[in-house]
Amino acid sequence: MCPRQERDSSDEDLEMSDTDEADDQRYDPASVEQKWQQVWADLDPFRAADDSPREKRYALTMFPYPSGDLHMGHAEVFALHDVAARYWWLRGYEVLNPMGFDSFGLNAENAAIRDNEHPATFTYANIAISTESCKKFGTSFDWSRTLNTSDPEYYRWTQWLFLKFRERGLAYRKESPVNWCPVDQTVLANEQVIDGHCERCGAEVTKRELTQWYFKITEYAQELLDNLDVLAPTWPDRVINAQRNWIGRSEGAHVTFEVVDGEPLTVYTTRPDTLFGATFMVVAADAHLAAQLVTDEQRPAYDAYLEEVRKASDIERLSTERPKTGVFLGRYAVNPVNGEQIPIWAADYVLPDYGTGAIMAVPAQDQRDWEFAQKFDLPIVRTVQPPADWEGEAYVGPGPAVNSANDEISLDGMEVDEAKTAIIGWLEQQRAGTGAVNFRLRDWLLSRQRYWGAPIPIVHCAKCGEVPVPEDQLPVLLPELRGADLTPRGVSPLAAAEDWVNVDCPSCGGPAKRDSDTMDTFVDSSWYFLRYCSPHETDRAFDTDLVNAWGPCDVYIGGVEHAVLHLLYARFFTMVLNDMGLVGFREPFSAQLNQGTVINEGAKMSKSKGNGVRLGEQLAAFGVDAVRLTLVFAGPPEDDIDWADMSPTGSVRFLQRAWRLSGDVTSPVGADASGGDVELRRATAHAVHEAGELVEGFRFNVMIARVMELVNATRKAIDSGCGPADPAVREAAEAVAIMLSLVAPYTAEEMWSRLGHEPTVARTSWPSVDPDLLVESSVTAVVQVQGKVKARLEVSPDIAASELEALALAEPAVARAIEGREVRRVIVREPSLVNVVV
RNA sequence: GCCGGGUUGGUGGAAUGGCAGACACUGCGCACUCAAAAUGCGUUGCCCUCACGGGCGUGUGGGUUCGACUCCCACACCCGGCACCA
Repeated sequence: MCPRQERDSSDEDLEMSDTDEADDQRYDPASVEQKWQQVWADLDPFRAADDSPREKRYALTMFPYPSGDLHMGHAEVFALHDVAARYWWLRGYEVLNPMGFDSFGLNAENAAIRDNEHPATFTYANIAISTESCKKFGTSFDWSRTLNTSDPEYYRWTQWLFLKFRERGLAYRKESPVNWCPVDQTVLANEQVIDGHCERCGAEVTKRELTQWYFKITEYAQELLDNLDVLAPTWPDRVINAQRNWIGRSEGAHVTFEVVDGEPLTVYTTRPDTLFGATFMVVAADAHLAAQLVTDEQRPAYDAYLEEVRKASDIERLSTERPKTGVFLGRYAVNPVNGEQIPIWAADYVLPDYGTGAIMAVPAQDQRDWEFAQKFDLPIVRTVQPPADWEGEAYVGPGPAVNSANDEISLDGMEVDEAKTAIIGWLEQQRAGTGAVNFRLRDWLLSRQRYWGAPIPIVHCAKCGEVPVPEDQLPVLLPELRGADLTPRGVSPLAAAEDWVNVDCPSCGGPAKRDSDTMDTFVDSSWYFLRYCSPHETDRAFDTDLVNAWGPCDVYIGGVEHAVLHLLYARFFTMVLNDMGLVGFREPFSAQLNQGTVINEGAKMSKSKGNGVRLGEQLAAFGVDAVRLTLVFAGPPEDDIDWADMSPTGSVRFLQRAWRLSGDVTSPVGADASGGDVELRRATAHAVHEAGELVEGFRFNVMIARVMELVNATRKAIDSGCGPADPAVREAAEAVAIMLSLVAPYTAEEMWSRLGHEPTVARTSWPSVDPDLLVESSVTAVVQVQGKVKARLEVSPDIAASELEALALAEPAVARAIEGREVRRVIVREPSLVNVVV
């Protein structure tokens, strides 16, 4: 009979009623949660001290948009994030772990229009609810540093940063065709257009010619790309890859073609080696260049074509299946290598805002040009020799150059790379071209024609032009508008607020108008992690010394949907702020982790599918700790979690099992474990050691498995081993409580208290490990024959190779397996393996 | 089309050159119970065998190695990024 059963039955016999006995074997999450929330509120254990002598760590989670209460997705990120943050506290770091809200944006604005309210009403109500839920969820955020991007104290500095960027020439206005969402009635950045649809509302995006504000992110394209190599080891592959593809660097050349009776035309090409095969030119139909080049004779045809192009949606235009269209502009360019006059066409397969908006067409080596040449009967000259069995059209593979010589230079016979170098050299010599690099990345369009955002702090004066609002007049506060005032009309609602928009020019004092656009909310979120370091600063955006003390963020956890948007913008901001001397580093996030999505029954949760899982219901049913544990134990953090495959009841069971250990310990607080049961002490030491390494590698699910193993080992020790009084049992139970506090703070706190300690377990220390206990007294050696396991031996870890070999060969199973065969070789990897080759 | 990642039991997942399936979930069996719940114990990759034991097995096909889930080559499928970007 095991000791535990004895104890339980005697307790019951003596004094306990049925309910008391039940209380002793399980705890009620709801009442425990309430109790500890109060204790934590009083102790405030996670307030980050700027002046702490401890080494600093910065744990950051992408701050949420306050669209309502928290959902399963938030729960997952917070649970994962909390493991790292709490671990660092236990390892003796001073941890900055702030939380705030990305509280400008269209959701609140649309809700305000619907309910005839002010967006702030909706926003701040949701912030209050979410904050409360966050606290109940047991997160270790430092709420003394919270911020909302819609607070004037915050957006004042968003505006200030805009002005600083403008001073440096990094914020500018230009007129160009922009992405327009007809439903949200606002322009969109390229990053917000997904397959021709609005990222937010799904409407088909159209083009409009508008004057808009841009950030010159392209100036940093090369560094944004280069630094990805440095970040690659600590950032997820898919984010690195997505950013590389988005930046889209290519190498080639600019080549200038003289134009008969016109200004010279420069094109960008990645294949300058094929220049001898350029048989015509194509200019983007909707580029100003095309309108300049077209001859009077061809103008009617061009105008008609342009009309057609403008009507086509982006969706149509993006299709590669679409037949080529175009119109001859009536003008000829001169190919610099052979002096041939080649026609200049306009077409919509050339984009106005990439490269120079014009190309040299080499149909023999480019499929698009091939199709165009076929359709309009233009000549095709091969300049790369395709393989003998080539049956395709344009040939883009490797091969020797042909038909590529003039009096001064011959590329014939050269392979592609060699030919590129040679022709660029020649072009540079002739001053007809130069090697060039191009990026797919475009400048960041930041103006939005909506209300609920930070107003752009510029005044437009007929006399003085663009005038920045003087810094001492910041913030430019939003006018009080609500309900129907906010209805989208194609211009910003701010433009209609007469009292607000009409101002005296700060420069000349004459009548002027405020810029009525607001900033993209991605501007707000590009610097919030810096503000957290000194959130109450009133005379500057942030304290540079504190930013440098805390930053860069040691880990940034969030959704992969921000792989190119927010993460690229925040990197750009940091580089600019570093150039301004305001930040001491160039990359804001040293390590990054993307959590997966919580789905249900194989599909994304949605109202229409009716497969939504409500966080509140799960928490009520299983308790906060069990839900957190389930989310963290489900698998690697970056994998999706199908809630239907999970077992929160299994988590409840485990937590109760762990908690029960704390009630079984009978040795006093502070009992010296050194004389305790060695086997259990080894198990504890291993679990603690491995759990630490696993947390550092973000392998939280495996860390929990190690804690489960320790709970199982401790249970066994109590019931059928050394018994509950052995100090090793206390040591193990305390280690379980501490490690469990990373995931299940309430259960851990209960355990810690029942083990006789004062709160809080979250601010005690990670258990120390005696290295001697990590050394095994014996190991299991595996004996293989032909790589197949035939026997296992318990041997000393420092066994000699010869001894191990002799023991292995003496095994009956081994002898049987090699019987009648010649032993050719014996591989010995003492102390764990012997492989006999026959 | 180009770039990146992946594919392991009934399920989620462990193992990154040395015992495949840790830890869980589910299922099955047992104990406790009048019964159920809860809890505990055992068992749970597939096939052959009463059993002892043996064979097979990490998407597919090859290769390297004494030894491969792990490294290399090719292919299939799934997921993600880019895409008329010259």
